[in-house]
Amino acid sequence: MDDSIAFDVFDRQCPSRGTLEHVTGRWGSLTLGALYESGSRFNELRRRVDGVSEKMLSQTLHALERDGLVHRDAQPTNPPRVDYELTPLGREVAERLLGLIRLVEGRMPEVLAARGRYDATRGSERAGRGGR
Amino acid sequence: MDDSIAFDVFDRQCPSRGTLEHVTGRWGSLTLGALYESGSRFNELRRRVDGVSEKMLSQTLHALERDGLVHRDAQPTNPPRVDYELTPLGREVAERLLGLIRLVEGRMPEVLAARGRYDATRGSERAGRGGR
DNA sequence: CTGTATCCTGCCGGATACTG
DNA sequence: CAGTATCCGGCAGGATACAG
Repeated sequence: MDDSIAFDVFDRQCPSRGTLEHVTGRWGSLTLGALYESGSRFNELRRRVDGVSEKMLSQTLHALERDGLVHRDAQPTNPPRVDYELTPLGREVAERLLGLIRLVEGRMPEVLAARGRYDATRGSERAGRGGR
Repeated sequence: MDDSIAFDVFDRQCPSRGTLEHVTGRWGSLTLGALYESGSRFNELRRRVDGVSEKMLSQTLHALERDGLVHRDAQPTNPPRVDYELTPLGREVAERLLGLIRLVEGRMPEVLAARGRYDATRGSERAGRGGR
């Protein structure tokens, strides 16, 4: 039988689109990347993912936990201690993500050069937003 | 010698962060994914990337072109014809991206199952936004 | 067909305060 | 420490109209 066609992220109706956005989103990718290198506690993560607010980190972690990519281990001690770590699926996703991140980081000289050329051509008209 | 430390996406000051966001962003990832399978013209892309508006597609393409990931080939014919295709660097990025996309699509059953469990536990309190 | 310009709204996400 | 609750400004991004 055919259970195919399955999930297509190019279809805006498909739930995979939402998950992809959780994973590739602004904070999702960095959070997964940070967790890949070592399981962490909340404020540890907050420090590694430079610039994230408490609110967004919390929100991001919940979304990733819900999608089964992150496991949350809360210990009812005092003071409370909570450890976050990737699930097996989360690891697989994070590996791809890290590959992408390393690639981008490694090729930034090329990117920067391309930007220079583009901006020179267009007399510094803006296209997309600069770079944050 | 040491030109190291180089680019670190975890640092919010680093320009690589901006590029990563162009690449993984809501429309960036889908646009690169669509372009990987075949160079396309504007409205062709618009159809493949279900849900994108003219404005956002245009904006996304410009950002990717500026970063040197997409090449724009405009022919001054009438009616005008413009072809977009990935640069070599763009291809490398898109490959990783596609790998990630395929992985997510293929594992959606697990993701959906995890969501079900999560929502059951939390009595349907919302965490992150559902899925869009 | 391939875009750009303009308007407008929703919601992303930062700041702050508070709880266990 | 580990979060949640609330407020609210800015901008992402959709709709529409227009241009080459």
